[in-house]
Amino acid sequence: MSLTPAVPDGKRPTLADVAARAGVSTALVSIVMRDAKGAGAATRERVLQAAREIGYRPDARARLLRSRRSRLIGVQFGLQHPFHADLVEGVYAAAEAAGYQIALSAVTAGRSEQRAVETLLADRCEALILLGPQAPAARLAELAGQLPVVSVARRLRPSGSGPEVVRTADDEGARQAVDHLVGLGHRDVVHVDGGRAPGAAGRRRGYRTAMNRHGLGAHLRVMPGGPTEEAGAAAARALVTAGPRPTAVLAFNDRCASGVLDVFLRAGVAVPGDVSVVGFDDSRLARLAHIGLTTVGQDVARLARLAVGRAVARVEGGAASGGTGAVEDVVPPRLVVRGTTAPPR
Amino acid sequence: MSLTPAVPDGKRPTLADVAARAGVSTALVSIVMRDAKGAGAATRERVLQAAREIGYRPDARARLLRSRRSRLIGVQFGLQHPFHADLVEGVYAAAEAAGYQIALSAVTAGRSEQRAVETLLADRCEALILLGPQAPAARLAELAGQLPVVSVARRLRPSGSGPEVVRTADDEGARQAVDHLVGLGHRDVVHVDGGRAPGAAGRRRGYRTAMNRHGLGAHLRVMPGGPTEEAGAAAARALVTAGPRPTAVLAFNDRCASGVLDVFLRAGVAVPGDVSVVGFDDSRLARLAHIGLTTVGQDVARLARLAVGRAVARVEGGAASGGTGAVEDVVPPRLVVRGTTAPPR
DNA sequence: TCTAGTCGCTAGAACGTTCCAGTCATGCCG
DNA sequence: CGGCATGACTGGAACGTTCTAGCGACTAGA
Repeated sequence: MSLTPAVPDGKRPTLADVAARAGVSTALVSIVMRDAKGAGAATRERVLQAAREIGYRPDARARLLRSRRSRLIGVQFGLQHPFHADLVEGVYAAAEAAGYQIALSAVTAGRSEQRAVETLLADRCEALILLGPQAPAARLAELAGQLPVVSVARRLRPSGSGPEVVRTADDEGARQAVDHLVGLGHRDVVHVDGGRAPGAAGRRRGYRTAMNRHGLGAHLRVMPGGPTEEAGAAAARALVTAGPRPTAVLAFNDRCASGVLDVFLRAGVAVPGDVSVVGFDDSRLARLAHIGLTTVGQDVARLARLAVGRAVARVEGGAASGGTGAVEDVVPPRLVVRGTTAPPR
Repeated sequence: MSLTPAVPDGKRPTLADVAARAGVSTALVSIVMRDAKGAGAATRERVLQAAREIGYRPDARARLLRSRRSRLIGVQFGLQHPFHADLVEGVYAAAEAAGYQIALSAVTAGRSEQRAVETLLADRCEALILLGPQAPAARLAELAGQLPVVSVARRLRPSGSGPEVVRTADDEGARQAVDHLVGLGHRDVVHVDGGRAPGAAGRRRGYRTAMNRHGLGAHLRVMPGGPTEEAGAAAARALVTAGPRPTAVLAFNDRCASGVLDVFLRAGVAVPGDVSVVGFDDSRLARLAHIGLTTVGQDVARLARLAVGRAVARVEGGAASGGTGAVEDVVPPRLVVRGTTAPPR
């Protein structure tokens, strides 16, 4: 009673092995394994039994090679970015529901986007989903000429031939945050921005227009930041040591907000007593009970579903659907009020 | 001058297309693409030129199907675990150096380890590297019977047939931390443990033996914790509200320590003034300038290198090398002293 | 001049699967 | 009983590579 595959030599069992054992043709085994119609109930059971006995496992490569469709979607993501992790999780779920497989390719310090995409292409993906891609727009457009490409969280100039885009309405999110703060009575609201990070421009714009709309143009103040804790901490240090302290801070994202929070706490600046802080993303970080960050939530599940949906539609609709309708899905954000915001002193 | 592939129908170009264009056989094109010897310099250039012109890109699936070797290592990792992200980064680098490819398969809330492993097996990986696997030892042993398996950061009873193990000396790390704290003059050192998380048992043991060795058995105190910020925060709250406050806390890992830090800061407990805090992992979190956590560093790059090395050795050495030598690599940790530890008041 | 070795290249058979076109019963309708 | 769907099943050709022979033409040593 061994659990190791019962095939003479060390090779892994194939369709032919199962077929031989069940006394049928390989074609029929293939039918059974794919759960396709064309096999009788009794034979089906017999084949499955044989497959189980010798520990047969279909070879994904061979399957993909033969069938025209690969039903494979390549996903490029930043390994160190928690927000991407959330997105990938959603993409897995959405793809599974649509009957597609996912091939992951990570971008790290030592592995460029270029390389990540190349491996995905070599794997015969039918479509690519790029999470927060940093590559030049021209490169992305070229890629989109070869296969359906969906850019998530990176805004691109809409064009008929370029990648499709799925993103959160960053400006709208920043507006909601500002409205919330102003509604609480704040006037000195500072924005620690995200620099060149995807989405940063939109959030900056949203902050500006919202402040102006409230007649607070004179209080406009954008501090250079970034998408990391360090960036937030640096900005907060500048606020603590120099310059007049605002009554509220809108950070580029949750990690940035976390850096701000930490420096404030260390400097004895009470949150939300002395200063209110708002983040962006509603990442796991923000939800942690002991942080309880007020933040602008992105609907990650929906972004993922839309991205997969667009990719699948393009793949199944062929090139024809490339030109139809909007090439951009914009998902509305939702302010999540937690414990880091309150009326000013 | 179009950038789209110059093949009549919409199909992606193959070896045959390149061969036709260059006026040679497909076998020769294969040789050239693989950079193998057996082709003249002039022809080589001509073939490459042709390939470039029609935008040829080798098909990884077909290649893998045909060649006996796949040179593919499957990696299972926890999508939400930053420490795994660091490891994966190292694994990518090590694998590349060894001439192997990596196939990633993530474990998430909605995607079990079982499923992750299944897709890797279907992809014909030659070996599996599992990061902090939670599956029962029996299941891992069964898997190891089918192909080389390396478990990283999860300790397993050494056996000739089970998975190989690469891990940090968790007990030794805890010991270093305790030595450091005791050396500073601390006696009331509490350990917030990791519960059932991989490595937790070793760190608990190291803490206990180190305390005893220093004659501080009476001060032994292990609080139930876990690998997340919430767990650390919960333990810290208990320390702040009830019971005598220790002068130092050794947390299971950096995330846990971060939760402890946050609660302490909020409660007005100065770190390291009132209490010293030590983490574990030396993750990006600990290195952040504004946190500056004293922590026990795991040599991630080395763990990754060893894991890949073991996998490759088993693959290339065949089953023969399965029985030889140790089946466990234990990497020594290194205490990284930063700003969260100081002599007690 | 004969061998033997190297070099550049090609034909054709794998690899493990799916797809297509059938074959052979069987059942049903008129 | 003829005709003709319908369903179960099979043979064999793909899919895009790599691998094993082996071929012809040189070179070089004896």
